[in-house]
Amino acid sequence: MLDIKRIRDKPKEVQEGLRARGTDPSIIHVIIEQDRIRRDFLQDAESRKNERNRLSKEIGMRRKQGEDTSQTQAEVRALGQAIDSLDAKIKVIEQEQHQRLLGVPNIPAPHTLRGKDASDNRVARTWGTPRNLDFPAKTHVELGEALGILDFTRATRMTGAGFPLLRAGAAKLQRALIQFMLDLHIHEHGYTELLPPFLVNTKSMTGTGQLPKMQDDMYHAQTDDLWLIPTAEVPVTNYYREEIIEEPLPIYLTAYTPCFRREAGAAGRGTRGLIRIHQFDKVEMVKFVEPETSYEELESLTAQAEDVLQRLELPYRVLELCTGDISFAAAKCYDLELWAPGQQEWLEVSSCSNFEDFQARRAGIRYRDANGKPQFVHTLNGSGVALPRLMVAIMENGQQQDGSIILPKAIVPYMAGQDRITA
RNA sequence: GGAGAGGUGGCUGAGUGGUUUAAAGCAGCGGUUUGCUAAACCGCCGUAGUGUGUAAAGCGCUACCGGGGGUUCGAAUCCCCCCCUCUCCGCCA
Repeated sequence: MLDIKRIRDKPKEVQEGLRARGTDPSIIHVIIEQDRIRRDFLQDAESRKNERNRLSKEIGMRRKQGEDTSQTQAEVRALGQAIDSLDAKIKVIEQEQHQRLLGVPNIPAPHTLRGKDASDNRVARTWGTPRNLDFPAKTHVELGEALGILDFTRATRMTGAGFPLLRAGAAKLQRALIQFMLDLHIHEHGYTELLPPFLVNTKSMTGTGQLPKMQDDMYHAQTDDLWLIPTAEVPVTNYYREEIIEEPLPIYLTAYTPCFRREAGAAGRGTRGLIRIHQFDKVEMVKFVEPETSYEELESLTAQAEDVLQRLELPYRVLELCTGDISFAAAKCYDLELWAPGQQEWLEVSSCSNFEDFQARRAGIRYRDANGKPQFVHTLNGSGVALPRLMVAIMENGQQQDGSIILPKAIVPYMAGQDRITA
């Protein structure tokens, strides 16, 4: 959520920021006008409350001395009715204003690459060289079904399209990868592990920015009004919701969770296999930092996600997203993409974002600055990394002519010594 | 799920309709005294909104005692609904 004071004081800057990401900035005029009206009403109501407080106190004193105060009481009663009516108006304006503000996306950072859509993103760097196969590359679907480790048919029968079913070597590999990534972040990158709830309430979902905008993409448990998390970002960032953090910053948290996304509107679009599914596992990294350091922290966060891919010896590239392609809550963002020789495409496995104070303001996450004054923290998060596409890359990059898969050396200790998946 | 007890500032804890701007203590910050520490003493010490300042500071006002609503001239205090915590019972992986 944007600071109303920022909108009030620097409307040009805010409108330019919205235009840069392709959002119609006309709402800003409405917000500023409503803010002016709200403050007019507010001043009126508050001066009347001041009067009421003064007179009520006077009534109390005069009654103690046995005086008749019915005249003043009637006066204050009328005053009270005027206040009620003003308060009601203010409440409506504030609720409308709040809803408007929740719908306004974050302003891109000044140094975020300008551009209108994904085609304007820039490849910041690439790492590793895609392997040259001397046989026709198979997709992970072909490999997985032949090896009996991916079963889309049964998954569809037990649940429906777009849900994964891993078996034997694939199930074991995915579990090993989770363990490997968590260990890396905990022991070498300084993170503390959380194992959070997988369902959260509406406030948490709003705090990180999924609601109200992305409501149709979420699974909702109606009876209890709880939401299945679309990413660990939600519970982990909300760890400090409505708190003033007393521990020293920065704070690094990591968590493995399953993620649930309805992917409404994406049906039928490249949905075969593990590339886009309704349920997937992910290891997530979340940072709470002081505003001055958040862009350095974004670089190190991205490097930590890259570390996962480098240790697994998988070729990848880093995309710097342009203003037209960054997500709703982000001010700047890098995507990590793995090369998949079977798919013949780059697969996004991580998105590392700096949200500045956008989420902190929605969720009420603050710290005390050097003067002891509460300030909003900056929050960042990045996948470290998403499992299904990582599985795809490992399978397609490690495939042999006989259809078996040679695993990255780094994961072998986590596989109880197994270095290859065979039929 | 049932019954009971609770929810007041960073913490402890008073306050059952009106000089309460929420007592007091602890912790914290600043100061006096002191060779240093401790003690003692003095002062400061919540959050948000809004007004006035170029701004910072300051000053004023409003709101906030788990959340929401109600009664009243006036609510931490009385009434209703909800949430959460604790204890016991039931159920249960």
